[in-house]
Amino acid sequence: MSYNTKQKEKILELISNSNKSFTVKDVYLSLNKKVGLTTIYRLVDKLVDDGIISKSIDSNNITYYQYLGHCDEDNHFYLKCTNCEKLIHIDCDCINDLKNHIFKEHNFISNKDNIIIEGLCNKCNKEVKNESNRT
Amino acid sequence: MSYNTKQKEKILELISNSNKSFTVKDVYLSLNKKVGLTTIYRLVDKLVDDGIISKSIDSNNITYYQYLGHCDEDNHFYLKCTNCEKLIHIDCDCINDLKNHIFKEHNFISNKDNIIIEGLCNKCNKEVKNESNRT
DNA sequence: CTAAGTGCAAAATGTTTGCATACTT
DNA sequence: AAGTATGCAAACATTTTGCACTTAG
Repeated sequence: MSYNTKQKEKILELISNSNKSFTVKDVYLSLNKKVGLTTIYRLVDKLVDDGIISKSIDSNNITYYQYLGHCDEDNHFYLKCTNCEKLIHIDCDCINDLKNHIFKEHNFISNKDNIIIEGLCNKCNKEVKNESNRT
Repeated sequence: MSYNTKQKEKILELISNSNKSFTVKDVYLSLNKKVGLTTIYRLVDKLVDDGIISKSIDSNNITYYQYLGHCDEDNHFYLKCTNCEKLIHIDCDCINDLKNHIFKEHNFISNKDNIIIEGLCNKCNKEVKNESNRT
């Protein structure tokens, strides 16, 4: 099975309390190198396999992880702000409406339960607007 | 500016004619090592920056690219079959409906023009069904 | 002729593995 | 006591960089 350890606890506490994406190095440094890199890699890999966190890579080849948690609701999806990096959880049937439409009209089954839509959150959108007004 | 070369042509022809995801190594081998790895890395990086192809990473740390092309339509989005790897282009207002809803009801601007929804295409779905019927 | 692109070899980086030790149950 | 987890150092794979050379405009 699986044992509970101080290391796992520390890592999980850290990442589950952040709604921003993070790197393995981030975790390593945030924990003041008290937990080995190898351990972080191993746990993070497992969490990705379990669907608890997502994994992505940017154009500079930096691998980012994002804590999602488990979503039990079938109308759950995520909004990810590309500016402040925040992940927003949404429970709304609008995503089911889309899935149904895609199934009926486009013959495609959207079975992934972690749809992430990127864009700008309200706060960041306002900031961007204000900045462009200052011309 | 930018020069046209045989190498770029070869790479572009190869990847733009595939609707499946690929690795740098795939391209290298498909071109029979006639084009250097470095060149492929450089072009592919540029294409990602230009939004022509997308980049992702799987749990085994393999980096995949996917040719998207440029979508001029504002109601364009993609369906990606996780079984056969095919990318399907869709032009349908259903995605605008969702974006509008998200903006009005959830105060979030979905400005990303390459929304990719994963799932099973019609063909693969039928195959999966047939397999599970054989019990 | 100049600017841009190529590809090798070397360097750098990120990630995984083997193994002895330590911890959980 | 048995099974699992840890963390170091080494191994590994992938990606980037420096540089001499080639090619496109």
